[in-house]
Amino acid sequence: MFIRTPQDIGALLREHRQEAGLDQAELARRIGVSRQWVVEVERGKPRAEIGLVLRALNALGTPLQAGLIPSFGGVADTPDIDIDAIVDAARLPR
Amino acid sequence: MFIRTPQDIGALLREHRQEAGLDQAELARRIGVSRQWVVEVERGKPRAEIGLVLRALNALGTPLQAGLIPSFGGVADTPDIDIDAIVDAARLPR
DNA sequence: CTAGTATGTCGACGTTCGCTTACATTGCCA
DNA sequence: TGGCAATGTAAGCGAACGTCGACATACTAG
Repeated sequence: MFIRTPQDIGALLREHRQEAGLDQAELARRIGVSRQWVVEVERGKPRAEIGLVLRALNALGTPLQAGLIPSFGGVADTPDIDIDAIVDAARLPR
Repeated sequence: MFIRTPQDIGALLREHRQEAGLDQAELARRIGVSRQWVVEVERGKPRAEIGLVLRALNALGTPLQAGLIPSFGGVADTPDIDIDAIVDAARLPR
């Protein structure tokens, strides 16, 4: 699974949380954040703090690996992203 | 490379930026953030927005992969973290 | 019907973000 | 020697963060 957007983070978090048999309150307690934070991040909040997100992932035993994975035949380069479009989409209302 | 802390993010970002032959200003322009932001994130700012970080990684063609890697026999779980201590350390002075 | 659990939402609050602008430092090169 | 690019730092500002506490909804027992 590749992580490219805050929505990916949210889905990943929720998925692993449920696999671990935890509810949002319990996960929040273990991470050291409020339950609200878990709710919002799972819904894909784009402005959550990276530090807290990393803590959440670690707490769930979900390591994040960066860089190309060798056993991954294809070229994994992101060819031509339209940054501006992404920016606008991420920036606007919500 | 595994990403567990904001410092890891910073190191990764800087490494890939330099490999791409970009200076901070140019990367910032491509991501759509200020040069200041790049400076701080590369230094490991723990409270950077996850959305911007993801955009930066994507802009550098550095995919982020989640999940256990099979060839990783051991449990990657962080056994018994003292969350409160971590919170305090991360929260306080800076 | 009542009680309990899990999830999502709201308003208020103090803190911090990321931005702009400006200045300092370092290294390179003409 | 001076100019120039790249990097790091600082102050000030509006906007958003994450927290607390309370409330609402849906679902599941009992």
